[in-house]
Amino acid sequence: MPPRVTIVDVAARAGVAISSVSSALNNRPGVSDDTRKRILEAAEDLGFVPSLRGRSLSAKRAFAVGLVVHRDPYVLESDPFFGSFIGGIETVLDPRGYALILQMGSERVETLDRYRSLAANRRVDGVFLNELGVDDPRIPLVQELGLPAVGVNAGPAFPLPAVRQDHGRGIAELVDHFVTLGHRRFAHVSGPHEFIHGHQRRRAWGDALAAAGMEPGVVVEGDFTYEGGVSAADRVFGGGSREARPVHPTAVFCSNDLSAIGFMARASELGFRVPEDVSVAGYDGIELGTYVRPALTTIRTNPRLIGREAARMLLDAIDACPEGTRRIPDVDVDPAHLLVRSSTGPAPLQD
Amino acid sequence: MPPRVTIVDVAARAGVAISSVSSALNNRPGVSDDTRKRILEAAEDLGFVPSLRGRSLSAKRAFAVGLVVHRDPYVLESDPFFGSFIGGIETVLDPRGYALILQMGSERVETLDRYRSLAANRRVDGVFLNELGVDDPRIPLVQELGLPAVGVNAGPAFPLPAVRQDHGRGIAELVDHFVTLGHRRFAHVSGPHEFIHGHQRRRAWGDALAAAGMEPGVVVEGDFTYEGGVSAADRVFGGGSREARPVHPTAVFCSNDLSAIGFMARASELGFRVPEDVSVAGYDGIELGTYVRPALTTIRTNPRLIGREAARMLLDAIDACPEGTRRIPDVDVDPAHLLVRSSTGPAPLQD
DNA sequence: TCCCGGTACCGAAACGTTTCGGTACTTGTC
DNA sequence: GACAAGTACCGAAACGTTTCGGTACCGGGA
Repeated sequence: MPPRVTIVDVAARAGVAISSVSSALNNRPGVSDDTRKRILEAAEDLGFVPSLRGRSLSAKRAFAVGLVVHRDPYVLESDPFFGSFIGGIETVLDPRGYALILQMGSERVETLDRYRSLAANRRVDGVFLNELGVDDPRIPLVQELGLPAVGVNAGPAFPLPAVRQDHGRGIAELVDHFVTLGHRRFAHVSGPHEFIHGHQRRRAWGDALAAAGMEPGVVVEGDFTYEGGVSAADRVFGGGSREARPVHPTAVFCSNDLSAIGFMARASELGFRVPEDVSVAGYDGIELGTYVRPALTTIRTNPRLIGREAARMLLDAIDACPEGTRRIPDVDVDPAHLLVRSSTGPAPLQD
Repeated sequence: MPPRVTIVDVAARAGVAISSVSSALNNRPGVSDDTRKRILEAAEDLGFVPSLRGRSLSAKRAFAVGLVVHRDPYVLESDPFFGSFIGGIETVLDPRGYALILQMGSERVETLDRYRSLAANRRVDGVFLNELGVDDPRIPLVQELGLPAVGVNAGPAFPLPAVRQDHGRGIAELVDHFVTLGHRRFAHVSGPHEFIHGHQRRRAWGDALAAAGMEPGVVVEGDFTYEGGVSAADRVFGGGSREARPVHPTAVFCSNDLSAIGFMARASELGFRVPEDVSVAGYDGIELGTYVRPALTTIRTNPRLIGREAARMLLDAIDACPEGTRRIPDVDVDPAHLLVRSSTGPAPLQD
């Protein structure tokens, strides 16, 4: 553990004051080309890397941003969103010298405390607000704390900068796909109502059906899990086998892929063939959907892109923060589109 | 954004020097009970929270540790390990005032650079070495950098502190289970050979079979993915249907659950019923395995526990670091055990 | 009475940057 | 040739802690 080489060493080697070294390395004016070159050489020779700690203290910045997820193991484990989302975040953070601090909170309340302590000791300069709920308590919290934040897939009235990927378009495409295939009886397995994105997908589904002149069909509440999809299938089909239910929904939209896969599995067990008897579609576009049989028709989102834009916005918001609260414009990434695979097909001949 | 309350404010309010405040708040001697109480009150009144930045600079510590994962979206997305592993890490880090910095590197080389820059600007005090490969280049790197590190599921000759969960025990239980059910022809879908854990599971499988007096059977290399399990099934069954292969392995051990699930799916397509024609077992114990049909027999690991122990060790190693390189003893968490569900059953009557 | 050890407290340095005000020198203008 | 303006560079303060050496005071022993 050799003692770190500091700006003082560089200054000594170049024969200048440390303030000149700082100016030179940060491309500030007031240093002659000659001196600047000498300083850069000295820094290079010594392998100088500015100390993040020194910079942090002086700049009053942590050079880090925070992401808090629920501790529920199943979230990071099975939600495909986070892996790609974090990957997208990283592509922006790293080149700008920022790092991502990941925290987990088991309970909703504990999650709030995480944000609070992150802000209290100034460990981060800003945070992501993910998996927003309706009336999410984190919103007033970050406002009160004066902590820069961006919302991910926030609702329309969200009072902070946000990045969104439109649900409506892909869902309208799905409804169109279903109707074209002759489907007339629909069902939706929603996400939990307390989450904005579950809420929005459900509404977009209802709107698109209405726009197509269709009956709204049945809606059962799921929870974004495989198991939720399984029990949703039981509810949609009334727990009966295919023979017992000659008239049933023939086109089902599940609010995410995982629940759609669970739904398909249970439907098969009940004797409903997919897609011959019932068409099933999901939402997300996770890898697993390409492997199950039949391969899952879905609406493919782009979490990586969302992460990238969210990170870009957050860093902008942080930069803008001191000089007045300049408002960062919201970003809408390319909407999610329908991806037709094998789990959807023509409506069966019944009625 | 009210100006932060600092130790100076507390000192002023309590009418003492800042050094006394520091001593009082850190439970150091040299402060009378009377004064200490006054200081604590002042700190409380003002809502003082010590600045992490100031402490970092003074203590020459970042109060953060790093975890680098491959950017391959499928890793965080589908590998159940990380979610729980990180959860376990958090339970230790948080109470000790540490935070986790998560980085992603797409390539092996880039991953190395991440470690290097993490160390260069001293963003972290230590790192986890996960998904170790044979002759992993990160080992000499952290040694050269003098960066405290702990290995996760490292090999036996690993030169740094490590936490391990034994593979042998559960795999021996699985072999025993298979043999008791009358199986005599075996196959193994391995992980990539360049990863230590893939390597170890394969060897433990071979050893356990030998110990039971069985033929080693066929081994095909997989890649820990669902798709890898699918193509492994093709290779194990020679791509033929059940009728075309009257003699085939009847008991298959896949090196992780995801590939086992892929294997089962493809086996079904080829006409092999699970478990009537072929028994299949995985490794990990992911949630998905409880939902597929038949539910997957597996060997359940405990990533959360591994994360917890790894974090504990890393913090210990960091604390021990300055005062000589005191060696932290390795930790073996409770071994992984067999969890029998429905994908394994009696050997079919053939021969 | 003198000294000695111990305790409570203080002041200042140190950590490694950035930034700001100031000084010396150069150049241009009348 | 004096003065203003501009440039290159320097020194010191500031960021918020911890730590270390020092001072003042108090009690006890000779």
